[in-house]
Amino acid sequence: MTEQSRPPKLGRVATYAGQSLEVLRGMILDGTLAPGERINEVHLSQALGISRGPLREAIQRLASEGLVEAVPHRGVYVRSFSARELSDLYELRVALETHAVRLAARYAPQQRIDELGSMLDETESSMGSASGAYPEDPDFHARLARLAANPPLVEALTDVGRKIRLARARSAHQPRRARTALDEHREILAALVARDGEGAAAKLEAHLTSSLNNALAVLRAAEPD
Amino acid sequence: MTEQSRPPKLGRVATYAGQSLEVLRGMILDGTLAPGERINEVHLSQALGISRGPLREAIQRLASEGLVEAVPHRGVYVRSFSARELSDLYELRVALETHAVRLAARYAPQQRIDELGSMLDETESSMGSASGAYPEDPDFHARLARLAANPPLVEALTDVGRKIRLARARSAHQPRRARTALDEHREILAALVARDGEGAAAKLEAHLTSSLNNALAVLRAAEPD
DNA sequence: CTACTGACAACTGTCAACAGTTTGCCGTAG
DNA sequence: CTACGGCAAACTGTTGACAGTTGTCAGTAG
Repeated sequence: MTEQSRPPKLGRVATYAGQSLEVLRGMILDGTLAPGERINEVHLSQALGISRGPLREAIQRLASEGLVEAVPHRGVYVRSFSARELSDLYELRVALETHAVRLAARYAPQQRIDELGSMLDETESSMGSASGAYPEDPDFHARLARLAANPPLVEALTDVGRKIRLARARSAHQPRRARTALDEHREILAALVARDGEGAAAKLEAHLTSSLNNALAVLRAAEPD
Repeated sequence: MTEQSRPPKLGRVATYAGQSLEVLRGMILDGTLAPGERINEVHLSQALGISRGPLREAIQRLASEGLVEAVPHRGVYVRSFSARELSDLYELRVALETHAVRLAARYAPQQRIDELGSMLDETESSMGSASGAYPEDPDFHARLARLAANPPLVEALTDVGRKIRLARARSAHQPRRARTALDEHREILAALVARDGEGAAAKLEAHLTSSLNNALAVLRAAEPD
């Protein structure tokens, strides 16, 4: 692990297990650890510069999050998702996120909604310069969820969001899709500003459905199976 | 602990960490470990007859499930929920479960629905004899969820269900409520048999809302704050 | 009597070593 | 050439000990 000579006081987690969890999650979500790949505890612990104890604790949490699959006495594997499972995950996400947006339309303070709008502006302006490889900005969906002011709901959504991100790890997001996604985000936000929960939910569902179809297309193109 | 010489039928855990997880979850959900209580690793590991390693792994998973809260260098505590949090959890559960029942109304095979009905009959007959202390039979809701044929959705619902069960650990379920709950279950099922997804969802939401109100009433009676 | 300081006790975080299981390899028999 | 059996390497599961932190409490100064 990065050996920083920083004084041991700084706010965040001061524990190897906690740091390993975040590092590992990052490695899985950015593809450093590929789906289906087996995780060797000894190698990985050495690579991280820690012992197996904290590493195993981090792995347990990843298993609980559904990002890895632990088979007793046999090893842990980075989870890989089928097309069907990806569809199921999107189905779940639609249910959660449409509910969130309905709540947001009813209860979210105006200011928070406006912030979302200015965030979209920033996204658009930075999109022209930073070419390619632009993630479908999960920030929008995360912030949207938070407007529902229901922590368990937000948590459930981040969980399913991570799995989806892993499930479509292979399909690099095309910038073309990012453009249309931005437009769709704008529509959702417009309905939200008008406090039209049903309308926002409908737009959101359409947005997610097209996102799923895009992912499925890319996925089938990669693996014609 | 239990040593079964069964062939590896995708079966049970043969590891202390896995067993501890289930034991601990049980102890938390049945109140042996009370909400807010601190968990001492040394004492607990000795009580379970294992060392701290596997116990800590189990605790990590419980933390990920939201049943305990781990504060670095300070200890882990059994999670306790406020009335607001309980409401949030129910809100989430409504969103998930109504979605599940809509899916079930559309796709579930007739046979599976009928099985649910006969299960309700069994519940009713066993209700007369087994007096008192009857749980609000989470089986019905769990099976209902499974009809949606969406594993991630089922998983999310069991997660929420566990938290709710912990949140209302104090409020012992009265048999009076169990009776009306059974009737409401029957109504939901009737709508499901008629393939009326919207109707079933409405009945379900009403059912859950009354369940929440009951829980809140008991909770406030116990702790008038 | 109150506020501060210093040390002690208890507990969590981490490590290195041990033990049991799985897996792959190699030789042998059919 | 294939199937089988057993041995060995590799790896996971578990343990006990060590290190660092937190919280407490007596003792003292104000």
